[in-house]
Amino acid sequence: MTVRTRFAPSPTGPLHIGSARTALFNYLFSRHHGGTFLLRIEDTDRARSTNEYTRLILDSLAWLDLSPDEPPLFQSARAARHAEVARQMLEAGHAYRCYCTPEELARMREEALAEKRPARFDVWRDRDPAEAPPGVAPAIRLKAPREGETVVDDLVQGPVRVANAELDDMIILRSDGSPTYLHAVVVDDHDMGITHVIRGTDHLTNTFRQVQIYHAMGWALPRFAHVPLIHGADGAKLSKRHGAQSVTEFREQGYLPEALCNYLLRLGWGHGDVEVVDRAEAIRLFDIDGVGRAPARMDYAKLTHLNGIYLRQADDGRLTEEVLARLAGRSDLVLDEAAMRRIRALMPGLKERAKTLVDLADSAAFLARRPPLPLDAKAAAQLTENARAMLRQLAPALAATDFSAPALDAALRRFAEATGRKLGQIAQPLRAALTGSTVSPGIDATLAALGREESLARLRAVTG
RNA sequence: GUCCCGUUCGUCUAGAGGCCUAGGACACCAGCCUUUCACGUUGGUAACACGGGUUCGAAUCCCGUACGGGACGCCA
Repeated sequence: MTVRTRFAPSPTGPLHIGSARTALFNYLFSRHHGGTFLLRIEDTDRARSTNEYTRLILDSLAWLDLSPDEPPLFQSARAARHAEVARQMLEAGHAYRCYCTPEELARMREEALAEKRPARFDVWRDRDPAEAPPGVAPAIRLKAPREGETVVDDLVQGPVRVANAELDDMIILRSDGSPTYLHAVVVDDHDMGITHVIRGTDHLTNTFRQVQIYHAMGWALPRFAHVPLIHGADGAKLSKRHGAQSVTEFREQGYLPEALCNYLLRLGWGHGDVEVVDRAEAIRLFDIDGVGRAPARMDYAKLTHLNGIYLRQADDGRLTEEVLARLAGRSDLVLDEAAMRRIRALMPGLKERAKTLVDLADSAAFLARRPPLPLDAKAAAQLTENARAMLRQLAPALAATDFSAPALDAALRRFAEATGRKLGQIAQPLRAALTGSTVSPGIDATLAALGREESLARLRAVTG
């Protein structure tokens, strides 16, 4: 059997980080088994679904390199098919028309709650349709079995069973003829030939009733795998106050897609001691049996650490592009040819020190400034009268080199020895003058990246 | 409230009855490296929720309790 999985977001918001992980698991599972990964946009809630969100979700998936193997299927386009299946169930006696009004249902729900019993809503189950009130359009309800139990043999949670007496007759077709989500999902998964339904545990209890639809239609069940949800640091459902929660936000905050995927993979999935797993390795190692059963908490610090690892491995040209894009809007910088060249030249040293693209862009900004540079407090403290005098003396020694990093390093060491100073006593004031701060890549590499003209200009700006 | 599920260092996890004096990673602390900051490196603090069983032996199996999460919509 060829594995077919699907990711099925509803376009009512940006792609949530938990959904992204569900997409990743579906993707990895299908790839691991040589199968197909599909996308279905669940836009049956016409009021809340928008094309903008659909596009945003597609963008986020592409950014994460989790694009589906086929164009997405829009659930809204299949309403006729959903209604057809509901009609078949009606004819076969597996469903019935319900003439209850929303008000009546709300009252029944309250009464059931007050009496501490599950709500039923099955007043029309065996009632003669001839008694139907005039002018009321009926909804169609599943005629669920009352005896026995329904079992979901879940790939993650194991066999999960519930007594059928606990389950109500859910609505499969609304009174306006549109399908409910629970019903549409079953019909679509069946028609799409989905073999493995991998989704969040918030759908686990719904699965019982969906299984009853499969049974009613005589369809083969797919395998289900319900993966735990992602929580915030306090164990509660991930929400705004925990920090970033949509893929879009993580992207803005300077995380690399490969780092985010690696982090998400390790959240709720383990394989021995592996921590840093690239895509190819993930496809090779991933399987459902490695997925844990307990919800996991989002750990932004660990994500940031992982991001630093991927940042250091990333291509310098790519990172330069990212940095330029982030610096583009800043009015205090001059992003001319020379500045871009400097950023590209110093990238190996810059990326070594950054954890996110935001850090990286910040640390590169000094390369795109014009002297005189603004000095931060620590840098200003470095540039004492003595230090400025020392820099005035140092400038010719630097100017005499070819401005390659090794030559500059050698010149600095000679100068240190000749003037009886430690290297740090020279490097720090020099760094302050060159960068406006006390933190930067190696001073030789920084000088080389700035180039002879710019470096000497920056020195003149502080030595007068 | 009812039903379903879960519980190993602060966090993510390894662990399939003896290999566990419970391993790795992040975070944290200390040392080393050093031209600043990072990186790297060495070491350290730190966990089997609790109570009963089963067994020669349990983090691993069973039952309770506590705590946590999810579901109970003509939302998805």
